[in-house]
Amino acid sequence: MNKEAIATNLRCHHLKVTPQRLKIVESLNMFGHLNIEMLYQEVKEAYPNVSLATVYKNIAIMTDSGLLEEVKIPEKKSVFEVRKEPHLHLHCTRCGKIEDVEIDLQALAEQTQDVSGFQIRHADVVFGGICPECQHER
Amino acid sequence: MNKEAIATNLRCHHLKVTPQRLKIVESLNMFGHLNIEMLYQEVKEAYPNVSLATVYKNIAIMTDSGLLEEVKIPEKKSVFEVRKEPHLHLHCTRCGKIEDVEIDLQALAEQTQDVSGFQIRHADVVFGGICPECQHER
DNA sequence: TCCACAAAGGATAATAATTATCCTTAAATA
DNA sequence: TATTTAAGGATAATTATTATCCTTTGTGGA
Repeated sequence: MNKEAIATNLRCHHLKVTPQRLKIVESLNMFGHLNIEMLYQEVKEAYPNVSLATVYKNIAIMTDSGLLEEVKIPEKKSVFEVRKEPHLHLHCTRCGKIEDVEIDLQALAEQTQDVSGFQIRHADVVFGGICPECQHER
Repeated sequence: MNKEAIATNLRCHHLKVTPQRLKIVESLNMFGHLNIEMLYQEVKEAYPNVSLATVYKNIAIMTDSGLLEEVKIPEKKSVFEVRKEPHLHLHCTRCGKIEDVEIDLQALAEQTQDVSGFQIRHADVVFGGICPECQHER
């Protein structure tokens, strides 16, 4: 998603296009998943006197409007990502890296729905394990 | 898990068996999933001058020792549960209820492993949706 | 059963995380 | 370009969590 696409996306959520917001979304595009503190550092590189409150406020408003999404990882602080196609998360418990992987959860959701009677609307899946790079060490 | 089983469980983790700890685990047995604040209220019913710090300390130490587990639910505060067989969680976004359901994730984990190269060790799955009771309303 | 000791509890201070406030600045619309 | 209104920055306030310190209590051994 390039700068213009981000701007369009913000506008259609009735949010003003500000440099700080663009930088937040660009950072997430670049790195995939960042927590509040990392985002703050990133934005600060471009805008040294950005306020931490600005980051909090923007994360909140962009998450509420569905542009971003919070990902809760066991034993870690929440990270944020740009919302895209449904996917699941892989978390390397050795190096901390988080990756997306597109795997269809339809079958599992249906099975769960049948067993439980819940009408399932969305799924949050985090697999914890060791990434390929870390497997080669030690 | 009855009181004696809990005590045994605590002892084998080299943790002393105190009334506060028993109450915490019993509350979780009773209600399934509680957050810190709810646990504090529960324990306070039995021991009115329990300190909130005691609840925090015990949750931390029992989670570290594997007796309890933290469950992170989107848009909610973390809840805790007694560790048992691997299972996934259902979260009713209307009434807030959280349920366990035992569904085998082996196939999904293997598929994910094949696609990603990760060595998968554990899975955290939360399905959000509408529970059977809430479906009948409105 | 009783003692000694270490671990746990309670109270509360300290720290960290998040949110609210208030005034200034800047984006959007006419 | 002027007006308006949302957003930014600084910082206070609030909330959540952890640390500290002293007292109390479980536990294992005598």
